[in-house]
Amino acid sequence: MVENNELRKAGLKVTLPRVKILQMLDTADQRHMSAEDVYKALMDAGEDVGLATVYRVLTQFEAAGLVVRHNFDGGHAVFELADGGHHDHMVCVDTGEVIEFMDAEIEKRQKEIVEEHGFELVDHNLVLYVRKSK
Amino acid sequence: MVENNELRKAGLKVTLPRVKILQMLDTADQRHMSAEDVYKALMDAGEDVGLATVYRVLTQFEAAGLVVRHNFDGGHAVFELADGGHHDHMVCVDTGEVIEFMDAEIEKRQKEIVEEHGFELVDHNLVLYVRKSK
DNA sequence: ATGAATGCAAAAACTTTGCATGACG
DNA sequence: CGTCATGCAAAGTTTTTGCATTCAT
Repeated sequence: MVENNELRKAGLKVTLPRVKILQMLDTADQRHMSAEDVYKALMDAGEDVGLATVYRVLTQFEAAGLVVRHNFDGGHAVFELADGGHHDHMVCVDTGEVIEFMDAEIEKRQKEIVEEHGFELVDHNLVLYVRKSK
Repeated sequence: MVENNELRKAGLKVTLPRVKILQMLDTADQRHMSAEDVYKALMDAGEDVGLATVYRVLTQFEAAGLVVRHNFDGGHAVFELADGGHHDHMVCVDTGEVIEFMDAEIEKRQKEIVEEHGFELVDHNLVLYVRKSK
């Protein structure tokens, strides 16, 4: 069971809720899920996990680098599995569809700009809101 | 009084709360203020405006294009006067300091990437989280 | 066994809304 | 004057927290 090692490597005790949540993030159709999404999906799957636990576990996963939290527009955060590589997001304002992309040039410029200002880049957040061109 | 014309041009009735809030956004030290920030600043200035009104007015201002709403990290939205030109933000994770910047190359690449995917760019949100380099 | 994790319910933080009163044009 | 805006308090959302119980090692 791959999930258990992931958890152990992250220094987290292997508990049923944690395993279930990690599996859910891995196997769900949507790659970007809110805490509520995960909670409902677990309920639908017959798993009995508290919403508070979902929030707590997702926050721990984030701290451990297992998932990434995004604050797209609209009150709630969404989480996605940290499948290795970094990428940014395109969100279709009509359909809500989320597309991932990565552009070396943008990444490079960000670093340069920050350094020109006497800082170092810790993290960044880029979301392009788009619409299907007709 | 410049503010009154701004309001009228935006199709908003010129009321005391609206004028005061617009002035506050214009004259406050911080360029990026949350609803709560604006509310407190008004209270400190002896102006008696309800918090609900601040929220309502800021939302109207956003719809009218007078201000821009940002969802930086951490639960609350911040508003900034839409002083014409577009720009992105750098936020210092240690001090909370906000620096504005604009990079033509990044802007151009965004457009290109979106078009390569068959979309058109509606809006975007770029925040660089930085730390003073030592 | 023992310390950490969970579930529940309560609270916290932020924002919106209903409704009676008051202000703008 | 009629209508729209405001203030207050109540309700809504999303997320966090306290505490007794349960679970993993």
